[in-house]
Amino acid sequence: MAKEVNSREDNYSQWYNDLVVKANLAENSAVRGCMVIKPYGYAIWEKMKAELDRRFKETGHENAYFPLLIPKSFLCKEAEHVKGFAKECAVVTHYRLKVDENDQVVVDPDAKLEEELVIRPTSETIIWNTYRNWIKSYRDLPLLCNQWANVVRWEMRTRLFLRTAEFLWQEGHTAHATSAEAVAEARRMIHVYADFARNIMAMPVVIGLKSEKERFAGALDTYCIEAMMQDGRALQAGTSHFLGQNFAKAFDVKFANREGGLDYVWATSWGVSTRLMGALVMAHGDDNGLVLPPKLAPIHVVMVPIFKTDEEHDSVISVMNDIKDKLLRSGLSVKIDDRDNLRSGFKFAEWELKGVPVRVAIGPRDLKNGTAEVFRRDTMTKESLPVDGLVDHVVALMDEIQKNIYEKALAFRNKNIHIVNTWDEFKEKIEEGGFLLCHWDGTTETEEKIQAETKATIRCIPLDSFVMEEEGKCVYSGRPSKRRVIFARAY
RNA sequence: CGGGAUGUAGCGCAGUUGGCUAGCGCGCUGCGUUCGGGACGCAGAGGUCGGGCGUUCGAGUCGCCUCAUCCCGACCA
Repeated sequence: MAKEVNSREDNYSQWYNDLVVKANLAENSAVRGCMVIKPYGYAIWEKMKAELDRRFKETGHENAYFPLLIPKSFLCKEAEHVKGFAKECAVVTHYRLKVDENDQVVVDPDAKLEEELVIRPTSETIIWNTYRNWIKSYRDLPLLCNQWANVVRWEMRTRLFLRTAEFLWQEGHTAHATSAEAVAEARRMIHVYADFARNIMAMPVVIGLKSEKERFAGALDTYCIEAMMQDGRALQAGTSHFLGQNFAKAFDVKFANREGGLDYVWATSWGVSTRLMGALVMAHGDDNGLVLPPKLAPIHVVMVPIFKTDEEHDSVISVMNDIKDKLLRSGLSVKIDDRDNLRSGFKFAEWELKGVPVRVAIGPRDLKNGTAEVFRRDTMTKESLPVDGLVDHVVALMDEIQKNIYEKALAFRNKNIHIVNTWDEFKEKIEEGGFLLCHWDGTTETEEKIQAETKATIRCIPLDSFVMEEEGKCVYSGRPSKRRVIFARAY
């Protein structure tokens, strides 16, 4: 009998189970919403990191590391920035514990910090405080650094991968001599993210610009990539900010230009996080569990032996080892599931739940016929193939699956993008989920009213696809508009 | 922080108007039979019922307090 698997509408958490769990901290602990990423989940994250890191290096960036703890005063130097993050900061106030007269371990009141330290919610401030010492001349620019780190944002409500109190991410921080160069950098990096999402995660995204309301605290412009999950909600998958001279002014970072004058440095920052793991799950998962794109799958091929006797087992395993060696040499990662206490049907279901792209099953019947059963996770189909040529077939399958997963997600997204012209239509369509392309008068006031009435927000002003620059009337206020923007309910 | 709900074995749950030794399914351990789509039998292990105080001869059950979790708001990547 098949084990019950939650339907898509039900809850994504079932699919997460192999990847991540809520941290089981001490009883009565107020720390909420931290996650433990399991080895299988972390393996996917490491593959993401490797792909992203390679792209960062290719675009001239270097990795560095800055402190976890930020003096409160640093955070306060950029007014907009601190306004945006103040409400969600974890603060360190003491540096020592002690054992009191009752043998209880307590915070030592004598060890109160003169100035509180904030656990980084993002690192602009501490990095720009450091950059002041690194940048003296135009010859020091551009400065292109990236940091892989964890950050803490004390959110009211958390959700595994999408909004945890602590999450892993990368944050790029660059410094430039001119505004144009910084803008080009911010735009370049959002394209790096889009390329990663599309070609590695097999997830379609729209590149766009955030409205003023959704902009990063302290940025002049925020570029983003927006993806659509299978329930029709939008997920911001990555952001890249043009920070202008805001942080340079806040931290007094000036450089001597070619003419001998002093200018403030122009900045960008950009980041993606373990939220991408959530995106991966929700973009591709189906009722049988995860569906991993081959380029991120920790295991490309799982081999399940089918046997009754020890002799059958040994000969099946020997054929499998041979195939495994060849697959490994082709660059695929392979696992032979040799557990003897589980039936094959159970193993099938389990590896499907984990989203392994291809399964190869071999039993006595195959041994006789020189065949193997090849199953692909994305289509849930299987075929019997001769062992000769199997390796080439499986290697080719990886590209096919990668492509198919993307196209499936793309078809879904395009089916759920609607052009909307009237407010009644808007209210009706937003209930169905998906992206709504409509005119907007450009004011925060209208945006807020629309959000209050429908929970929908402007996901972005599209820049690379669904760009619709045309005269029109705001769907809400009726005032003139020059282009359509994307509204959706978001995670 | 407002509104609602829930805390009983690793997970999911039952537990009646308070009653004696706290149950069930999955999982786990051992043995045997099975093995081409989530097997079955038998025998086991596993709980201070979220925590505290109270009512009572007696509390998983009733009351108060507290902590945590989940859902809906506000906030957010």
